[in-house]
Amino acid sequence: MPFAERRTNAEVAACFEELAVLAEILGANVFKVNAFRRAARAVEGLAIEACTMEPAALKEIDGLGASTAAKIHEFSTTGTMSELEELRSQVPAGLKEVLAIQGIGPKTARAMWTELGVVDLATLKTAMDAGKLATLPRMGDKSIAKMKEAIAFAETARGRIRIGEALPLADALVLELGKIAGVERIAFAGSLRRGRETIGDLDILASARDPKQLMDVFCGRPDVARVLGHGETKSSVLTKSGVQIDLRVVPLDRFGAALMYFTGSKDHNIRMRERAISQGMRLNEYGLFRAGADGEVPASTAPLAAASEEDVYAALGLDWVPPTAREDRGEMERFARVSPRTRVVEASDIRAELHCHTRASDGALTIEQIVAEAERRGFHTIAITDHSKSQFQANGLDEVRLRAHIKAIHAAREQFPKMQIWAGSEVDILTEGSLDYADDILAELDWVVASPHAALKQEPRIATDRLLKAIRHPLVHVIGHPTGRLVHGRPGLEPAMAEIYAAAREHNTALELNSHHMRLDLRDVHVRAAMEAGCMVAIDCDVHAIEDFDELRYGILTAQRGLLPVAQCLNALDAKALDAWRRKKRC
DNA sequence: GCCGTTTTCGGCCCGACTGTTTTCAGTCG
Repeated sequence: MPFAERRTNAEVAACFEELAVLAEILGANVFKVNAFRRAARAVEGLAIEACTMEPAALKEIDGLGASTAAKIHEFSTTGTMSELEELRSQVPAGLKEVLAIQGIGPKTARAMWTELGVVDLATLKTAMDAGKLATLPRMGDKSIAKMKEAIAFAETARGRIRIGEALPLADALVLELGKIAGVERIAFAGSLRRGRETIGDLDILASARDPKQLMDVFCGRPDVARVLGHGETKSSVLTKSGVQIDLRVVPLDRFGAALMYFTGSKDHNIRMRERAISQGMRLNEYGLFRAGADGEVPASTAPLAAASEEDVYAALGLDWVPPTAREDRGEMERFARVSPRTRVVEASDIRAELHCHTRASDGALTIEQIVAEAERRGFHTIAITDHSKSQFQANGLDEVRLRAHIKAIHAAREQFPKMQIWAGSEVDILTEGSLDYADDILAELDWVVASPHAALKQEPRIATDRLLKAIRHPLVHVIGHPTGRLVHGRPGLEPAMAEIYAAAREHNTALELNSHHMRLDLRDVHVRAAMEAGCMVAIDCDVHAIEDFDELRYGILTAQRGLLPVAQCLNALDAKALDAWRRKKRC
């Protein structure tokens, strides 16, 4: 299969997403469009590379059928999908950016294209300026004015922001608004609550005795640049830093149902509503209701459950599903009362930091400062892993300095008798897979993290072989940030991940989930797949400064999105078990 | 296009809001 090696699940998902958009513009059946979108998400969350699977196996996956399986097979063998090529030839490429404008849906985009010759944003503006838009049905002055605003917004908007920026913002806002008199409950929802690595806008949900006052304060905050909407139960603002924030107010006794609804994901909500229907109930943002004989809920019916999420899930026969798992990736089965489940890792389980840098290379802290902070946080183990010699820009250590550093690290043990302190290295995986130190000096180290830093645009096959060589190296404990990607920064390596998991499992080499919000590498779908493959995962903060320990929350959210059981998290082992794992690895 | 303890054909989640209209289409989350 000549193309299979270089076709990732992300690429296949992008094809289905594009198929959905193009089919939508061409006026295809909405259920067909949704089926393409669902196929995109099914592939995205897959444990192994879809392009390495046979059509018969693909068909068995929830969300894929005979048609989509055949398309994936075609893509893996020819590098394209004929139906996609066909639709691309029918629809102007620029229409996709028109459809992306808030308020313009498929019907409007299609009418603009066929009636007015609009093919992209530029021709849309021309048609607008020429006053042609008003000739379309249901297109009045207000609609056109709104559209102009939306285009202006799209041209200045920042797009999605990283979770490391969104979460502190949301925390501060919830704290601030929660202090307003009469606010009974307040929380953030949306994709931020689900722990996604990037966030489109912030959703805040509140209950208040005086909703109007809360809304007035919210819309009048000093960092608000523009109020997009201001009502009794819903307001939206755009901050000066370009982030959209929505605030909704609901009755306190319906808070749980509303929180569930506004947390999503959309697909999770759909699954839950289908489940409700199949059990003779109906679910919406106001609660779970008993349906009448006709399947409808009579007006003024009291909800069966609404106050808390736990109540709603329980009434549907489910355990509470953590927000990080609400992506319609089999969570309904996993959290069904009938099946036992393995507990997913939490922040309080983490008792070791296995990747950090001191002043010896590019960190800001001394050995003692790092160990003291780890001890203060209740950790039992810390591995000091400064850079190796090739990282000269990061002041990487040559063999002479490393040997001195090992002595200094071991000397620190006297000061911290309760801590397990390991002398380690974050050793570079060189471009062809060998390591930046010879085996004799690696053997002197207690702990070896091997990471790719350079040549991150390698061909997938070369990158795969590079990482496999490091995974098989008997002195390596962990592969650090395996792909080297940066969120919204660079794509990094795109190795055949299925081979990586299999080798990591076979050689008992752990894969790192680097918690830094700029990295999150492994990413959520990788964690899920690594978990299913039986790999051990190390959740590390790549500490360079004290505050980096706090990046752990992003690593934990990502691990939870990957449903990583506590038993497969290296940092959750107790001190003895972790040391035993470390030693066994070298046997 | 997917799917099935009511179905292999005929369904497919739900409500709010808006602007355009006099009853609702389109869009969004």
